[in-house]
Amino acid sequence: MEIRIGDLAKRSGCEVVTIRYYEKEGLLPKPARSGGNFRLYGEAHIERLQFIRHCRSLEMTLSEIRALLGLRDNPMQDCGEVNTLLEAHIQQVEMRVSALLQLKRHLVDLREKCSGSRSVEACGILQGLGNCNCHGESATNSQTSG
Amino acid sequence: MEIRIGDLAKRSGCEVVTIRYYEKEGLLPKPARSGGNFRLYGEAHIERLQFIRHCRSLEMTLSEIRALLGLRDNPMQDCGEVNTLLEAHIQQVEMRVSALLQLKRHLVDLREKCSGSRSVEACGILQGLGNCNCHGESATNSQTSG
DNA sequence: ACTTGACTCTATAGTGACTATAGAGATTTT
DNA sequence: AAAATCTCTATAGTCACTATAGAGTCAAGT
Repeated sequence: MEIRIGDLAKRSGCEVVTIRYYEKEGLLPKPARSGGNFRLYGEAHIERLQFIRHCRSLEMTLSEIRALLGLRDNPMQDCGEVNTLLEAHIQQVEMRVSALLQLKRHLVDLREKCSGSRSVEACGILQGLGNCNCHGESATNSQTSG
Repeated sequence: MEIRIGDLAKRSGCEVVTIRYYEKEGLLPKPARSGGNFRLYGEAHIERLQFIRHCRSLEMTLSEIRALLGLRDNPMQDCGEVNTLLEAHIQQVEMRVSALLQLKRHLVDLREKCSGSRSVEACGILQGLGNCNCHGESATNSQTSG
């Protein structure tokens, strides 16, 4: 059974370009090619891509997924690493949630500051945003943490 | 009082390159220059940059901040737009939090599947990740939504 | 045989909010 | 005067894609 990239896209709920991107990134092995140079995929590719998409839907990064795929490809190894990886990911999500909740409290506080006055000049929100009492980044770090 | 970019960076808790980036993006006006072509900043720049950083610490995008700065620069306008913008931002944060909480439930479910078996082959986590019962993206959309 | 349309190919650039680097010039300190 | 520090511009890289251009492939209809 050989399907082309468009069918694989439909089966995995993933765009064609994204499949090619995963191939370039080494997450999907290079498939066979047809006479006309079209990619031809089999069962193994379909299952692997679905695995990747499931991980992505859990917001794992491609490098986390690469690690999981690596473990999957060497099934004799210890299961502990899989656990460790998942545990770390859960912690990241938890940290992100608590950062966002704190953030939301700030935003809601700020919202209260607008007393319905008419001009922007008098708006407590903008004044609240101007008063910066914290320098060294609050609890909200989202960049380059992977 | 004129300070150079390094001092501004220290006062605002923001990297030098980021300040130049904000200038390029039109968030900070182009400052005066010294004889040696160094940027020279005054009080207004300091305050404006602190405003930007405060907004960023609340995870507003640069385009949201641009809009707020625009309102701030025309103080005779109605305050309503500021409110609207903040309200929209709060909603975004709320949606993100609930998406992440759902995500976390999935991850925790998954963690339970590892019964402490020895080999990766038997690990319920990887098997759980393989069984993809959902195609069309779960509630977790974080890309290109601005 | 020819055309249409849908699909596929490669390569490149863009997204957001920066970060990192190279190579040069300015200023300050020793 | 030399060394260390700061600043300048310009460019490329990050992440996980998305978008575009321009060409080639294939099946169906005329």
